[in-house]
Amino acid sequence: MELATKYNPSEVEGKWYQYWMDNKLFSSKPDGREPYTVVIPPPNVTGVLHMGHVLNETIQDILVRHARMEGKNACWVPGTDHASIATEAKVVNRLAEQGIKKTDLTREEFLKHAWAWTEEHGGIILKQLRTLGCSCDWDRTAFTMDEKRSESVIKVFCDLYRKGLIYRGVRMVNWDPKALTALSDEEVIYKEEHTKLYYMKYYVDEPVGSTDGEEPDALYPSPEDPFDATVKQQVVHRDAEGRRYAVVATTRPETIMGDVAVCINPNDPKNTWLRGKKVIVPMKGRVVPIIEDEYVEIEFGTGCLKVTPAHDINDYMLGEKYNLEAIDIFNDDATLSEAAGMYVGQDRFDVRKQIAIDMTEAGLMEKIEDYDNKIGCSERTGVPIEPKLSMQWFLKMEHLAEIALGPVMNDDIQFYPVKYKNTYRHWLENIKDWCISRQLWWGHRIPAYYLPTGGYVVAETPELALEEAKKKSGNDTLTLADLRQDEDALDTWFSSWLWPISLFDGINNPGNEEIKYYYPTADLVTGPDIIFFWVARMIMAGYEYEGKMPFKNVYFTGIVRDKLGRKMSKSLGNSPDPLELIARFGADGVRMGMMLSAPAGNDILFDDSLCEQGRNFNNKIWNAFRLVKGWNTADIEQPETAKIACAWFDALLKKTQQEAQDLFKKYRLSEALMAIYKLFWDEFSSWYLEMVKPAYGQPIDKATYNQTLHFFDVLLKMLHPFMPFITEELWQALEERKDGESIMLQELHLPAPTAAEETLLAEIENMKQVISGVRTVRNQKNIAQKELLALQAIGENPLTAYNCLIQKMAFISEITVVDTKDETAASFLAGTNEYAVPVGNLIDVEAEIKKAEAELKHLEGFLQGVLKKLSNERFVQSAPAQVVEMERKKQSDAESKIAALKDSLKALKGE
RNA sequence: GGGCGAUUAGCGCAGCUGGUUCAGAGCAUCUGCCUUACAAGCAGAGGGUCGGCGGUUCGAAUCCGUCAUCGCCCACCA
Repeated sequence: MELATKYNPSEVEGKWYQYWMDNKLFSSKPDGREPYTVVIPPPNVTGVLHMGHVLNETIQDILVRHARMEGKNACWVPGTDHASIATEAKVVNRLAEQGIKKTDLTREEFLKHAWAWTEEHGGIILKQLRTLGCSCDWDRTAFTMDEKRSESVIKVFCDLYRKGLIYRGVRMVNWDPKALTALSDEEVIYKEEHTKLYYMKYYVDEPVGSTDGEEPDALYPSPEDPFDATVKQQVVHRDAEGRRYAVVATTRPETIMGDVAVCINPNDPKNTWLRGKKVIVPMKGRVVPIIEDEYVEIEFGTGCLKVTPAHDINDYMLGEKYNLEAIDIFNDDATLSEAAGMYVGQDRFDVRKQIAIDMTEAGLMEKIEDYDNKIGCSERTGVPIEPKLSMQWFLKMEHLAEIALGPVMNDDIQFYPVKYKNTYRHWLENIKDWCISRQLWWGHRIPAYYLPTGGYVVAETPELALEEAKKKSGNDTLTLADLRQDEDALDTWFSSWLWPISLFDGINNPGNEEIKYYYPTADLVTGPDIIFFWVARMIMAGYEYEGKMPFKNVYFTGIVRDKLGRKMSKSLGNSPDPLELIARFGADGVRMGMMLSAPAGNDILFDDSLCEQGRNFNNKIWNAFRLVKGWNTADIEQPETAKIACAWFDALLKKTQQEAQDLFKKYRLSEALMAIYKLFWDEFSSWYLEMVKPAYGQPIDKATYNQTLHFFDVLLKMLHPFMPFITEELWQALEERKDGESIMLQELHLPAPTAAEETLLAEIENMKQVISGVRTVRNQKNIAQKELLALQAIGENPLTAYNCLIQKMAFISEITVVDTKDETAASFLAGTNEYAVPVGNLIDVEAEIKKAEAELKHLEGFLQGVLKKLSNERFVQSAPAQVVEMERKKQSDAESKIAALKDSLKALKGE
């Protein structure tokens, strides 16, 4: 068989994926084996694969393939999320491009467009996952809005409603004026922005020249004076005509039309003169009371806060407390409404600019200063949130938080890395009710039905709702047409939180065979950014509906950044297209590139060169395979060198496999991969294969050949979870395979190395030092690799048993034990023993002396440190015996090395 | 404003409950090699006062305090 010197992934990847599919190797059915279940974090149905997915899905695939090869019944369930607000926004945009406004459509018409869009773009991402090699059970592909999942969502809504956990009410919610919907607190992200702080004059409603309430030491700042909020005495503002006014600082002057009070802190000496007075809202002319509450920050602005209960959550609370009217001056799209009475129909930000100008002209603006502010914005549309009073549906969280906290805190559910336990606890302990209604059409419609006479019922179907309605109203003549279903849809996460249950139909069909078998799932792999949105809520739903955790372990990945540490984003253009990377480096190369630096929870700085390393490794494996398959066997005796090499590598495989398994258990996948990488590249390719390699053109003995094939087989299995394609390709080519056989189903269990094998491993490490020592000498003396050299062991040679290997690997003619080395020999230490290579006139005695002296100095310093420790009685007394013993060993090792060096120096100096 | 985490070689990281010659591997760098598996390679080599300061200890990269820088999360200073 002739094989190219370079591995070509594109030729094999598609072939093997198809093979796996054709043979249904990813499919899982409940059976007697231990289940290993993973549910995919469902990507947005209309999304496309980005680097974050590549990281996330690669990790899942590695875990799933690894579990499968451990003999578990691995089941990885794929699916997509309807992503209510994101998808609806995309559909609205697309319609807008066609000149269609959402408001011109009926709900049904709009949904038709949305489904069309979903079918057109839906599932692209799932196809892309196949390119990456993901071993999902595709027959189980689900969608958060498919029939079963929808039914589950509605059922759960009704159930929670009946349990009294869901309620409807008017509350201040986060309003997205672009998407025209309420959002949950979690969907608001705060952005730092440079804004202005406007200081506005609120004249006191009193006769000109009043002095009521003023104290003798009151300050009268002129408009030019700086405002000092820390002043501890009364500050009275008065204009040229003698009229007094309060100064109110705000970042949102456009909301003054909704002002219903001005609030001061009762402990603020600056503003005591305002007590009990009324002030006039500038421009608007409305007279509003001064109220007092300690909520107001004395040192912020002027200590006067305008109160607009309809447009600020805190003002809303003040409004509740002091029974103030809430005047909503905005339309849903954040233009000013009739209620504002001014600037009607204009956008909030235009009004902000305009009103500042108008007030300045009217002399009502005291000053404007720059101010850095944090603005709450919609996670989806990016526009600033408008706090808004509206009727919404809420889920009470107290009970759910309670059942979800314990299992994580006591590690029934393990977080990797553990630091997220804190984050989790903090959120649950300060949780607020979840606003679950969205003013959207794309999603699960809330199953609440309003009666013509007022009131509503909640039920799974319209028919059941009708029955309920009849009962509730006592009116038997009601028909379906009399009921009006709530217009709102549910928050997307209200369906995703059921995902681990609903995928196995555990809500609709409790206790069915699948849910009993696959639930709880094993591992969840996701980003920490959705710990509240999704992870926490799945845990709540898991305990509420299954009485059990939804997953045993949560692996939080980091964020994929570019090599400069910036988040990958479309606008920066720094996000590589995964498919293009796969085309360039192969899926295995990309997977490896991703994994090489992806410890749990740490952000990874991604660079193409990582994939290059992955690709190079593929090539290395490929070429090792070419070498081995190129050998011809013959009925010859196994050389001693090969015997040792085989025994050694066998032991090394066991040891490394054990290490890798341990790392897997700790979810340290990149370290496991690195261990196997070094095993293959350094130990297998650079050492083992060179040890057993027959001379050019010569055949290899059968025992060694078969052993080598066996090693290769084991190595491929160890690598398979990380690099599924090349390992399948080579495993299939390693020997004849039956149709339908696959490496992905092979189990790999190796025993731990025995004590004798451990010794062998240590001795071979020493032997390698000798070989490297000789090579270094060659390098330094410029001696060709293939020029035969002699080797002298000084005093003794503890590695006699491996002489044959040293000779082969280091190109040594003979190894002799001598008392003193040649004068013209270059020496080195291996372990505690000295070796020397006679190099004739190539020796630079001066340099050798220098080198030896430097080493001697270092060793003597080291020995001194050890001796100091050992002569310290407190150390000898208090340190564990083992540690003291170790120090003694260090001492004797150092002493023997020093002795060897001194001898060698003597020889060099001709003494 | 509160909390959490980080800071170790040029880069991205490992170093678990202090003690294995502990200061590590990978990539990059440098030197020499197109040696018939692989130049996407082979053989060697160099490189760090473990962020600063102070403390605990026989002993500190590791524990404690503090400062500095960075990151993340939470929070009702408009």
